[in-house]
Parts: sequence; C-alpha cells; structure tokens
Amino acid sequence: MTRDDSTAPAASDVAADAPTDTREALLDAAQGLFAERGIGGASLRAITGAAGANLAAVSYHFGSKEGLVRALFARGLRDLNDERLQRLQACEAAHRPPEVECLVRAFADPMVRRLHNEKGGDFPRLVSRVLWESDEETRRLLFDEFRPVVERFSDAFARARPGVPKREVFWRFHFLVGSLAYAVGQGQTAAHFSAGLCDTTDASTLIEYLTTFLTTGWSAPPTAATEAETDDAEKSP
Amino acid sequence: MTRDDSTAPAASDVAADAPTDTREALLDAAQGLFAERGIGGASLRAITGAAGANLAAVSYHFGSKEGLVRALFARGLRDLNDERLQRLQACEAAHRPPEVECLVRAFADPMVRRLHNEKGGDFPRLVSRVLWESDEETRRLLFDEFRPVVERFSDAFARARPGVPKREVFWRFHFLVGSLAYAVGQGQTAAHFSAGLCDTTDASTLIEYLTTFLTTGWSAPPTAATEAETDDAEKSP
DNA sequence: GTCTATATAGCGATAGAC
DNA sequence: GTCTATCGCTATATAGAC
Repeated sequence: MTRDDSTAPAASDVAADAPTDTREALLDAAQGLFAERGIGGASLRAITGAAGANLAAVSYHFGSKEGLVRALFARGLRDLNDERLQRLQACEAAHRPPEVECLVRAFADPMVRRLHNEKGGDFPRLVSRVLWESDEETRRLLFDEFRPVVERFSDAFARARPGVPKREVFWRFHFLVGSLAYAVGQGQTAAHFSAGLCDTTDASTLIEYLTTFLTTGWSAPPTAATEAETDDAEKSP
Repeated sequence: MTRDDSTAPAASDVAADAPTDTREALLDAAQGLFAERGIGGASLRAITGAAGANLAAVSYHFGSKEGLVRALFARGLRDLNDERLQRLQACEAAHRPPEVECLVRAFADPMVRRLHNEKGGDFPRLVSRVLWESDEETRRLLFDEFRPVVERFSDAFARARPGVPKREVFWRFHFLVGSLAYAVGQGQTAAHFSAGLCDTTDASTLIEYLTTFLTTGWSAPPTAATEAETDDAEKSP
C-alpha cells in the first residue's frame, strides 16, 4: 500500500491563490479605474481588460455594474468604518467629553493612511470621487453604508463643542468632510498649483496639516447670529 | 408701386430678444444640466431638448461639446474671477498685509452668493463638480482660466500669514477650496444628513459659518515639523 | 466558470435639405 | 440658422457554446 494518499489533494483542489480567483481581481481593477476615471467613466470593458478577465465575468460574479459598485463599497467601508468608530470610542474613553483634535484624527487619519497602502490604496480616492458623483443613486449606495459613521461623529463633535449650535456643528462637519475629500481625491491638484511643493505621497505631513487646520477651525466660538439662534446652547445672546 | 417696403424688415430683423436667440438658451440649459449630472452625464440631446433647440444647434454655435463647455467656463469665470480679484485688491488696500478674514470672504463670498442668483445660479455647482471631474482634459479647461486667481490668492494668504511656511499655505488654501466647493456643490448632502437642519437656500448663514471656520483655521500657528522645515519663515525651530 | 456572439440602446458629430 | 436623417462608435447586458 502507498501512504502518499495523505499528501494527495483529497477532494480539495480549492482556491488557487485567493478567496475567488477573478472576483478579487475584478474588484481591485474596478477600484483603481473608478477612482481614476469615475464610475461613469470606467467601462466594464476597461475593468475586465485590466483584470485579465472576460467581459461577461462581471455579470457572472456581480450581476451588473451596480452590483460591482455595491460590492466595492461593502468591501472597503467595512474596514474603514470599523477603524473610524473604534478610534472614536478611544477618544471618548480618553476624555469626557472627547477632544476635538482626537475626533478630527479619528475621522481623517484612517482615510489618509489608506492612500498609500499597496493594497486598496485607491479606495479613499474612490470615496472622494463618489461624494461628488453625478449619479444620485450611486451616492445613495455610499451614503447608506456611511450614515452610521456620520451620525456618531456629528454627535461626538456636538458633545466636544457644547457651545456650538447643532446646525453649525453639522456645517462644520460638512466643511471637514469637504476638505478631507478634496485633499485625498485632488492632492495632485495641490501639487500642480504649488509647482510640486505640496507632495501627495507624504501622508504624514498631510495629516498633520489637516489636523492643525481643522482642529483650530473647530475651536472657533459660535458664529454670532443675526437673529435669535438659541438652538440648545449659548444662553446669552 | 407699393410703399409698404418701408415697413418691411429693411435688412434688420436683428435679435429677437437676446444677443443671440438660441445660443444663450443653450448655455443656460447646459449650465444647469452639467451642474446636475456632470459633464459626462449630460448628453447634448438632453441639453438641446431643455433649451428647446435642435440637436445640431450645438455644432453650429459651438462646434462641439467641448466648445460648449469652454464657452460656459469663459462666460461664468469672467465675472467670478473679476469680482474675486477686485475684492482681493480691496483687502490689500485696507490693510497691509491683508487680513485673513477679508481674503476668505473675498474668495468664498462671490461663489456662495451666486448660488441663488436667478440668472446663472448653477455656475458655482458646475465649478464644484468639474473640480472633481473624471476627465483630466475638462479639468484643465477650468484650471487654465482659474490659475491667475489661485496664484494671487495664495500669494496674499502667504503675506497675511508670514509665519506659515509656503507649503503649508498651499495646503491650507487647498483645504479652503475643498470646503467651499463641497459646501456649494453638496449642500443638499448636508441638509440630508442633518435632517433638514442645514438649509442650503440660506446663503447668508452658510457664508458666515464658512468664514468663521476657515478664518479660525488659518489663524493656527504653523504645524510643528518633525524635521527641519525652515522654508522662508519661522527662524527659530 | 469562462468564453464568443449578439441584442439593444445611447452617444457625439455631420451632411445636406430647407 | 434651423431642421431631418444618419453614420460610426461605445456602452451594458445576456444567451448559449464549451
């Protein structure tokens, strides 16, 4: 009898190198091309071509282009949302109420750091692009998965700056998102206009500059209202 | 002989109601649809349909879709650039060096105010969208007309904050542009996540909140560098 | 699971009648 | 200046062979 049946594949010629061979390749290629050209601007032909797959593979694995986008958001946001919320909890554990700088870093840092990960480095740019995307339905796909994070952070910022009316807190958070998304998605524009002085590949400097600017912006007292603006704070006019 | 030739159009059946009849209608319709759906997302068929014109009218008046975009940028940026530069000069005349808040308002106010002009109110949204547009060539069309304004303002901000290294000035200006463009182009998103608390139609409040946040952000001292960062200021480390 | 071939639809651009 | 008609191209999606 031969004992080498223990070394034989024994009914399992499972995945060659990845969870599924072409599925991940399609997701990676799509992430890069969507980030570069926008979702409307990257065709399935370009994506399947870059992934070394056949055009019909998208329909097989994801059903449609929208299914591909949805799978992409789900894959990328799971990690990003988790990390942001985890760091938010750390801020809340460290100080009560949490400190603004800690919240700014908790929101911005996971995004900026991912910019230069070898794996999935295009995801922040994709998110940035979709925030401005023309198609309302595509934005909704992202927002549905994003909403819990937005609500938790808005809430934390409101507790960190109890003197600022809720409405202004929302706007400030909106300004923060805009700065971050533009920095992440259009860093090349900064490099362009600054004649190379702004270095897109230097994530550490970018996150420090962002934190300085945004944290200080949050430190501003509430904007004096032209009329009665007594939301839930600032008793005296 | 009939004398009614004097009542005949006599060589001047000039413009019915506008500089050129359909040309302006095409520009207005294109501005609205480009702002709403993006340049790639708005077809010439949709634009000519909205303008009540024929599909071939775009080719006749502008040569191509790109020619239409170019004419749109030229029409809108002429006024916007002029107003921004004029207000910048006013800041420089009032104080030497100019004050940061004056510069922030000079840059942001002309954009926000246009949001609710009956005429051309879609132009700020168009600019915001194109800043993120996939197509590099389209962005270049905008940037070429935008560059003088960017350079003048970067320079003025550098003089207003002489303690901040040039590189950080560029990044801060980049953050400012991102906040402004996102607020202008995606105000509806703020309204959405704030459950209506952020009112997109209230330009006055938006400009005040923006000015508060950005001016305070600019007031931050230079970010402490991890290594020697002696650009042109901050002599002592 | 992966391929070829094709159905269906929309795009920008243009020639030529009026 | 404005229209109709059409060319040439590319898109997504899918049916059916392997």
